[in-house]
Amino acid sequence: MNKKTTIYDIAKELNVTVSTVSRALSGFPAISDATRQAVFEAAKRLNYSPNKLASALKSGRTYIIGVIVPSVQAHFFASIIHSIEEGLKDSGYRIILYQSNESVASEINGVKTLLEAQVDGIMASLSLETEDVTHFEEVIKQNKPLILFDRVHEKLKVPTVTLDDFKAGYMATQHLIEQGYKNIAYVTTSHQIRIFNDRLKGYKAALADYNLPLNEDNIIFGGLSIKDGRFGAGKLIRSKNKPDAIIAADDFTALGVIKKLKEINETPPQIGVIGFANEAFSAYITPSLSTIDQHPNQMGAECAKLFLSTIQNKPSQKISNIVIEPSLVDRQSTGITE
Amino acid sequence: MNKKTTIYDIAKELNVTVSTVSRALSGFPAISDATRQAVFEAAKRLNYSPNKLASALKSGRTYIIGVIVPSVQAHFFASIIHSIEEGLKDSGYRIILYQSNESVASEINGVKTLLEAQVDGIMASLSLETEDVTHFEEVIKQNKPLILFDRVHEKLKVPTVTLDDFKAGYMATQHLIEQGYKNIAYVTTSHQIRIFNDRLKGYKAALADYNLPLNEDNIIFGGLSIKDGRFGAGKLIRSKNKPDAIIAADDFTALGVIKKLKEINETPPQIGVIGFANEAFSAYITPSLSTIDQHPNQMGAECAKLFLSTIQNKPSQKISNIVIEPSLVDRQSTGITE
DNA sequence: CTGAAAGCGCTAACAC
DNA sequence: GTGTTAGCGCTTTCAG
Repeated sequence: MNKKTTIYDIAKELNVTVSTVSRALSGFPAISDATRQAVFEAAKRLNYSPNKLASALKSGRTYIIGVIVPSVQAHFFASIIHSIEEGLKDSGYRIILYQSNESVASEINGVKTLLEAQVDGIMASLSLETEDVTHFEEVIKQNKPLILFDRVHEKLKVPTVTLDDFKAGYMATQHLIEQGYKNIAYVTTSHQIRIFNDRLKGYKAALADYNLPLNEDNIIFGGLSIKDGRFGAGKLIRSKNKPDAIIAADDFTALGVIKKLKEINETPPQIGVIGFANEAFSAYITPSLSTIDQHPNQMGAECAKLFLSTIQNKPSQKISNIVIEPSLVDRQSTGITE
Repeated sequence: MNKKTTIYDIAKELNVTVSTVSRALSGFPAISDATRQAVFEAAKRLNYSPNKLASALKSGRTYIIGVIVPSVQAHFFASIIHSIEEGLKDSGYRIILYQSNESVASEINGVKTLLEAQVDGIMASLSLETEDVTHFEEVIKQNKPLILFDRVHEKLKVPTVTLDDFKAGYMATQHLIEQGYKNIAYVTTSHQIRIFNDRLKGYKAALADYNLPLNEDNIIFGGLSIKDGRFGAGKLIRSKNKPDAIIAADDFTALGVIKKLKEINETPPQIGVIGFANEAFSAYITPSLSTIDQHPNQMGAECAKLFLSTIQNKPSQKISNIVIEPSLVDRQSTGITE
């Protein structure tokens, strides 16, 4: 088992010092071309591979940034991750992923782990459970960039990238209204996450603007999942004031709603259904699901841009809060049949 | 900006030496309880956070393992990742993700990056493009565990976790035959990836076993995607020997096939369709897609187990090649209508 | 343009 | 049970 070759080996080989090798390798300008050539040639010949750990320990920069998401299994987050990577590619920064699985405990552990790994910054989208965010304060204290996306928290005064969720909720509701639905219900999470509250506010605002009554019994607070969607829909259709359309706070929940409605032969768009996120399956189910696109690729790209600009401009300028415009994806589940 | 506290600060605080602190912190047995208590208390008070980099540099172990997958956007890989994490959780190992995006160049870069980051091992599933695998040899040369899963390569003599893909292909074909289909076509990738070849072999074997003719024109080699599925199906239905069932090498491709068939009003199961992977959407499309479940959770769990046992038992014992049993998920797309 | 040398924060012999 | 000390591999002053 051959010891790994280090810059010392290269130095010895060429009868120069490590500093020269280090400089040559890292593109330091004041190095003769001859030396540089020789160093690169020797590095290659000796099969040298830099130890980034040592470099990071000394320089204080790992060029790794930690990304915390609830789960990569949601297409929405998978897409964001993908475009964060894409946006970081040319900068030399890499990401290391941490999944909170919607648990605060796990999220706290994630922050700790990433910090111990000396990441140069953290991007996070909060778990559903997260209410207290003090565990993120250590990141700020260590003077490392922290960027929140999608699921953010007002207590944390950091750069954010979010959807205009109020507008998203308004848009979904407005679309249903314009399609002729009059008694629109809403299935959402009971967790106090801002984006979901904002969507709900948008819903209420749209009802008000169109002079439609708001019936609090029409709002079901539970979880977000296929199962919860079925459950919520079941509850709604049994109510005395049965709705003619249902908004679900995400596409998984909307899918559950649809499944339930099909079972009772009120297949959408007979009862209208709309979701949020434009998940991978949403276009392919039957009826295809109308939804609000949250533009994850744009979000990821903005996160990357935000990080790079934060890392460069030391002078703590104003904190940017980037807001992405939602857009409506109109499909069968809200297409009034006539 | 307060300098980060190190074990030196704790040592000074308590008038002991760093070695004592280091030992106390890492649970070294021969330390008095009093000292240990004091150290932990001081660590907490001073808001100490260990620098894993320094520790790793010294000890040679980062407790990070690199995972290379084609893309997290496929539910199949997302699930594997999830259960690798799950299986590693109690061991202290963390993973860092690298996506090859089905490109060899990117995969080569991934290996390099991970190695430079001094990961303690690598788990990988090859990109579709990968034919030459010499870039992985460096991992072996560095004496670090390399585990291949799902998309493996015979040139690499390393532990693997795979599906019994021959059986999977056989199973899919057999199912169609038993459902009464007689002229079964196959849409797959032109890339030379073993698992796809094995599935195809299983297909051929099943045809032979049931005395059904093999028509080479019925095998379409192209890409794997919704688009490729449409294309493949289009080609098949225009052929003189139009098939009554189509096997697609993955669920995305199968989805494309279904879309095409619906357009020409030969909605499955009129023409039977089956895929592989049991993707997130497969149960929810219409008709729901029959598929072969590749048990990603089991695969991920086995990868984790394999890694842990490799890391422990230094004596290079026999290389394990774990094979997972596929299972049939029977849904509407193959349910003969009668 | 290149060399010498001091660490980054932690671990692990080796002493006592 | 605790202290001393020599690095891990690299970067980065400060000299020359």
